[in-house]
Order: sequence, then structure tokens, then C-alpha cells
Amino acid sequence: MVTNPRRERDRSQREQLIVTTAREIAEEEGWDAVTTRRLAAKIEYSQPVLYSHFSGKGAIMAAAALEGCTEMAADMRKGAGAAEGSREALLRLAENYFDFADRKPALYDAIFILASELSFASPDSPEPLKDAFGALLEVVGPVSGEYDPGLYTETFWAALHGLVTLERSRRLPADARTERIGMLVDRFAVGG
Amino acid sequence: MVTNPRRERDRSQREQLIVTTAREIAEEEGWDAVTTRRLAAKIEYSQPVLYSHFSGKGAIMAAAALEGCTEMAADMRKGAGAAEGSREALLRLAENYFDFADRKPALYDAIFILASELSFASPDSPEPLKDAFGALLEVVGPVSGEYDPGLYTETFWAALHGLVTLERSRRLPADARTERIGMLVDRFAVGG
DNA sequence: TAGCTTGTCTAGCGGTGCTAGCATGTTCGT
DNA sequence: ACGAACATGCTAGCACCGCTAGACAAGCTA
Repeated sequence: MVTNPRRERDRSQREQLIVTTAREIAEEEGWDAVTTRRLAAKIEYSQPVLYSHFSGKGAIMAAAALEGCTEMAADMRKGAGAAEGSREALLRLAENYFDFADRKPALYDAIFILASELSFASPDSPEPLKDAFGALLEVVGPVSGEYDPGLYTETFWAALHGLVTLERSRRLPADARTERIGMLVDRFAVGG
Repeated sequence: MVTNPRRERDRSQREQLIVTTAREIAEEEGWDAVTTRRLAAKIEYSQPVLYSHFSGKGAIMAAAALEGCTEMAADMRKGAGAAEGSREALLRLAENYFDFADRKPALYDAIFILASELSFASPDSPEPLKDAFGALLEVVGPVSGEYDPGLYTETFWAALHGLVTLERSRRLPADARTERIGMLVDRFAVGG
């Protein structure tokens, strides 16, 4: 086994190209449109090449999800320190959460709905996942009151996730989003 | 155009058979396992017969979802009147909700995750959907406090839905379910 | 009974994720 | 410098998917 540095560099570059291209297609037309044939054509390689990098489509989505998770953590921390009180901080967090889901729907889907090849809520979870949860914990934990901060954060997160998914699938009308977020934040901020 | 009553009866009987069989397969192996070929084989007809009853697989899932919704509404009302206070009522509702999602995961998926051929939250929504939401509203509305009961119920429902889906996809560990439900109910019951 | 309608089937289309096996290109030991 | 060994990417194909056109049989009407 030889490990030519240049070849290895090319290889990892191509791997990144696969993930990036998959994200592009997904953001434009959804993950259903990311077929292995189309993806292969767009990176100008044949289908089997994908399988020399990833074990399958699911693994490609998982890789994209990890990237997205890092970005999401950064987004949620954006302007987090500037909030006046704990309720305002919670509100801004919720808005940032929704904002990410709006702007990068394909990434949100990959992380939280599809591609469960990632291990969540576990010591061996990938770092980006832990970091994203940490971003939530920093803001939600302080208002957990008598409850366990971790569990309290999970519950608040789940509520946000429910609102996002039901709204996205048109099971909830989007026009009352602000009111719903306001209620949720009000109720969860009482511990602070 | 003739409408022989017996033939019509047979026909609607077969239509019911399709939905019931689809539900059976889905409950055992998930909706992915409900392929038109397999479904056709199990009812001992050929594939195209399905399309003489439904416009496609999605419509079959929607029909199953509607059935499930009726059952869910009934389940959620089960023992609802027996609760002592509004918090207990809310807690029992949440437990019934989770219980349904546990016992009939395929139906839950059909209703709330897949097959969005149904129109939610609209005047022309199917009756079972309105009824299921009504079952929630009856219990959640009274604790909405200063908020709009409908929106408050939607928000509480979304929170439950988020907990269910994240737990089901193993993004949340199931062992702390009771604690999370307790927190959610505590926070939302303050209005009563 | 003849003809028409209705219903059901076989066969097939274009698509999916994925893989076996061949041919090319690269590297290494002699 | 050359032949062997290896790595790499390709073509072609598998088994499956949802869905449909068109042939054929069964039933009803006149």
C-alpha cells in the first residue's frame, strides 16, 4: 500500500466535491433529486466512483449533514451574546433556528429528518452535533429552573423542530409563526 | 353507465381491503415495504387494479392516514374527562398522544410525516383531521391563558410531534421521555 | 345470441441504488 | 528498462421502484 501525497490530496478534494455538489443539487431541488447518476454526471465521474468514497447515498447525506451542523451551530451563536435578558436570548435563538431551516432547508432535512446514519445524543456523537447542541444548551440551560438543563434543552429543541417540520410540510400555516414562537419562548423562559 | 349495486359493493369492499392490507404491511415493516407489487400480490390482484381505486401510492397512504386519524382522535379522548385538573388533563393527553405514536407508528408516519396529500388546517380539511385537532383543542385550549387557543394548541401539538419524531429517529434517547413530557406539560399548563 | 361495456391482466417504460468484472494507468522490484 | 502487481475508473447490468398502454376475457344489454 502506497500513499502518494498528491494522489491522496486529489482524492480528498474529489470527496469534498461530491459532498458540495450533492448539497448544491439538494438545495435547489431537494434530496430526492440527488440521485447517484445525476451526482456522478455533475462531478463528471461515473457512478461507482461515489462508492469508492462513500458507502452509499446515505453516507453522502450524512457528510453533508455534518457540514451543515457546523454552519448551524455558528448561525445559532450569531448575536447570542447581545441579548438583554434570558427571554430575549431564547427568542433570538428560536429565530436563528428557524432562519437556518428557512435558508438551508436541504441541510436541515439532512441533519434532522433524513439520513440517520449519524449517532445523536451519545458520547461518540460527531463533534459538530455536540457543538450544535451546545449552542442550544448555552441559551436554554440558564432558564431550565428546577429541571435538568440538558433535558430541558432537548425539550425546547424538540418543540422548535416540531414547529419547523409541521410548517414545512404545510400541516401548520406559516403566517402565524411569530405568534407560536412567542408563546413557546414565553412558556419556556419562566425558569429564568 | 350502469351501476350494479352488488358490483359496487364488491368494489368498495376491495378498496377497503387495499387500505387495510397496506396498513398491515406498513405496521409490520414500514411504509417503504409497502410497494405496489407487494400490496397487489397480497390482495391477490394485479398491480393496475390499485390504480383503478387510487391515483397512486400516495393516495393509498392518505386513505390509511385518514382512518388512522379517526382512531387517534378516539384514543386521545380516552379517559380525558376523568382528569382532576387541567395539568393532569394535559399530561394524560400527551401520554395518549405518545401511546398512539408507539402503538401505531405506521399510521402516525402516514398522518404526520409522509403522504402530505391531505390538506391540514384549512376549512376544506377532511373531517377526521379536524376532529383530531378538536380533541387536542378541548384539552389544551382551556390552559391557553392570554393566547389564542387555536395557536396555543398548535404550538403544544408541534412540541409533542417534535418529541415523537426525534425520539423515533433516535435523535433523542427514549429513556428520558417521561421527564421531557413532564417539563413540557408543566410549562404549557401555567395558563390554567 | 351478438355486440358492447367493463374489468383485469401481461408486459413494459423509465427511473432508482448499487455492484461485478474488465480495461486502463501507475508504481515497484528486479 | 521491463514485466509483474496493484490501484483506479469505466461499462454494463442486477433487482427493484411507481406507473401505464394495450391485449384479452368476463359480464350485461338488447
